[in-house]
Amino acid sequence: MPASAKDSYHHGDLRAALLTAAMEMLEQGEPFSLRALARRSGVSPTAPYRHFEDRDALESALATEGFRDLRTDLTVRGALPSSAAELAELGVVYVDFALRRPALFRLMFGNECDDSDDQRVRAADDLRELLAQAMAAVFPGDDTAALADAGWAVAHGLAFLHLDGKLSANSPAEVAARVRAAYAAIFSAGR
Amino acid sequence: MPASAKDSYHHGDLRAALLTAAMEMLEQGEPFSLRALARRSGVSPTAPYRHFEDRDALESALATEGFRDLRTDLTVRGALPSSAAELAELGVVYVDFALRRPALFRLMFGNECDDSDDQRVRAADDLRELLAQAMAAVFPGDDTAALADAGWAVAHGLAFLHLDGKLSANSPAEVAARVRAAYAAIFSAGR
DNA sequence: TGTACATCAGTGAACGCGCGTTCACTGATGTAC
DNA sequence: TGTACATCAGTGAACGCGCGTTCACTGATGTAC
Repeated sequence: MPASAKDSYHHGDLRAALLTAAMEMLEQGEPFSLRALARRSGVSPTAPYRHFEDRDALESALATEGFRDLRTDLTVRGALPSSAAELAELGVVYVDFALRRPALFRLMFGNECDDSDDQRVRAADDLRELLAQAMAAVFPGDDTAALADAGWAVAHGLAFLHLDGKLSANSPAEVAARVRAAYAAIFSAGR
Repeated sequence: MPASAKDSYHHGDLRAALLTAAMEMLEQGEPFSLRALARRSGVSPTAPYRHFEDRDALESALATEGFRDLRTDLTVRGALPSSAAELAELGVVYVDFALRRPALFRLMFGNECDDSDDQRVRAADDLRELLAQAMAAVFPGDDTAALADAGWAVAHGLAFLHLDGKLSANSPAEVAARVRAAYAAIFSAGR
């Protein structure tokens, strides 16, 4: 059986179709459930069980995909940052991702972590390492681990504070400006 | 009717009893629902409706109480911080609160913000202002708003990263140390 | 090339669940005369 | 002080909901001979 869909038998590639549809649901802010997903995919409520052991497995697949996407966004500029300003841009990208795809972002982070899911844990660790490298590139010699935690936390915190309405903004640009200002303020505090 | 409970008629002060029981449920990590709460309070499933319009109203009351408690924790030391190190301690308290009372913290922040709830919004704003004052006290003259955002985001981000298992720690002391290190790293980056 | 069989993706009915909320009620308490 | 009435906190049965998951099944496709 070819992995490509189209004229293959039965549905074709239901697994991929389910993931795509699930992503769409998340991005459109629709409440996510296996049944709703099956409905949307034009398939019986139990069909997904041919491809995912249970709801959790599907969620993990989605989260993993999300981590991959986020990593892609963060690395699309290419090289590691070489200045505090470039570092701040990583934060901007991070927060932008969270606000563009809030349900996915919540699924990636907001869920109690299922540590038994290798793939997912690895994806998250990858992300952390990427941030640590970026920090090390800009501030060599400093306490890189602590800096990485802090830099990540700033972006993560700003993301959730916006998502949860504790910080409000009228446009993505406004958010980006706030993120830049936050990093700038931190890196120049008290000078 | 006296507001105190005990020998007063009917239940006495079911409203307060419900709030207390609900807090206990949150703190014990039990799944929260109106029905479970009624069960736990030894009262019929519909009794809570005498005191709260609906589930949302109850949640708002809990969140408001949570914001008040958090504020108390943050201000128990008394005066505004006078150094970066003291500022970091506010972060420690914030993260500690989140980890000690995770369900409550999530309820306060993780829920889509119901902006129509005056009390709750006011409580959150109070918190933000408190943090801004603390920042202004330590770094007068700097971009206080941006600093406050950043300082809040660091604590908030670290709190959620720990809650969601993206940063792991074996003890509250370890968490506190990480929080202090993060603030220290930030305020001395590149010097 | 044709046939018998194995595989396996998808079906559809059914399960038990706990939930939020409504409704008409009851019975204890407070209050006016 | 006693009685009639109003108030209102709490009851208990019932509603409809969507959910995750199970089960035995069917029917299309692939494969061995």
